[in-house]
Amino acid sequence: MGRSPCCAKEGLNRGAWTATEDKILTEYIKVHGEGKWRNLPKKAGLKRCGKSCRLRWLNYLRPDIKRGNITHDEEELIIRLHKLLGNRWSLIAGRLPGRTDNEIKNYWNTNIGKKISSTPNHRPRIQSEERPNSTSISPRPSLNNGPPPVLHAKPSRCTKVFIATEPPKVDQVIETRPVSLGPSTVQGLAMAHDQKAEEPDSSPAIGSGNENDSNPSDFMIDFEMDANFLSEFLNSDFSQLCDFHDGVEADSNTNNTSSTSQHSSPNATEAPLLMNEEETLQNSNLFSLDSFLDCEMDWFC
DNA sequence: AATAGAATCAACCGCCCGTGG
DNA sequence: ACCACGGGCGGTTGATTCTAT
Repeated sequence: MGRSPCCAKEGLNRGAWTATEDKILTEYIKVHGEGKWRNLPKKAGLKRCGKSCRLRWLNYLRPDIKRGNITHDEEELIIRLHKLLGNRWSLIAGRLPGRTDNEIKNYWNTNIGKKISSTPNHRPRIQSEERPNSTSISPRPSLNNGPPPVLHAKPSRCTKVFIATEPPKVDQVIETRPVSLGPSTVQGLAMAHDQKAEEPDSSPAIGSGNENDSNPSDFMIDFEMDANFLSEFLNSDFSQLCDFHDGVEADSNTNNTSSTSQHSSPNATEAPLLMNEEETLQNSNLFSLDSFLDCEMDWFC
């Protein structure tokens, strides 16, 4: 491949794993558990690089790996998550139980990527050198002007928030102290979102998908968001956001986030913004998360 | 049946980050 | 503050399989 090896590989096996190697690795991890990959090959008696062992285990030998083709639901979810996260395959894989980042990455490159690139409004893949070093949510150029920007959830703290309903003025730039982004922050942003949406005289709601929303400065957040936050956000706060969206402050006393009845809207016709993810998993129904992403991607953008 | 080209996917790569000394 | 190390990540490669001619 033209690259210098990352570590000494003299005498190490390369290429496809044999059944024997798989068995040795599996047995070793069963007994000793994961981790210490660098020492693992020596201890297990494998002539493999530690990284190779880790990859083989994570992508192929792990017992919870889901085999078989990507389902239609999974594909839709991948597309939506990719819109939201970009090429953060591990994060995307984290939302698809049993699927690995490598599998999703391959699937994207061989299937979805082609589908999308064959459509007129496709966005070219972001090359590594083009990727921003810090997280930012770029202002949406125009809702009619191609897909929304990708949110790169890499860095770790909020440094600046800028929300404006008019074209930007200097004094509308709100410099904030760095804050950790957590559930309350999400809720706060959601609150800002909803309040803004409810103001009759305000410009179109944040990410409302309004076709007239040509002002890219309407909602700009320049903050850094780490994977933990996103994971927290995607994992555990659906109920809060859901309650909040229903106009009911999430009851801090209700530790029963699994209580799905709390999330039902009083108005049966008003679907909650978010569904409880437990419901999603229990029902193996990915559409709940889909609906969440439908709403939240617009909101993010 | 043979061959070339396309498609697929496991494996490898370098880079980066978090952690502990 | 600095450094070394382990581990994780996304990008890329190449062997294998599939399909068209």
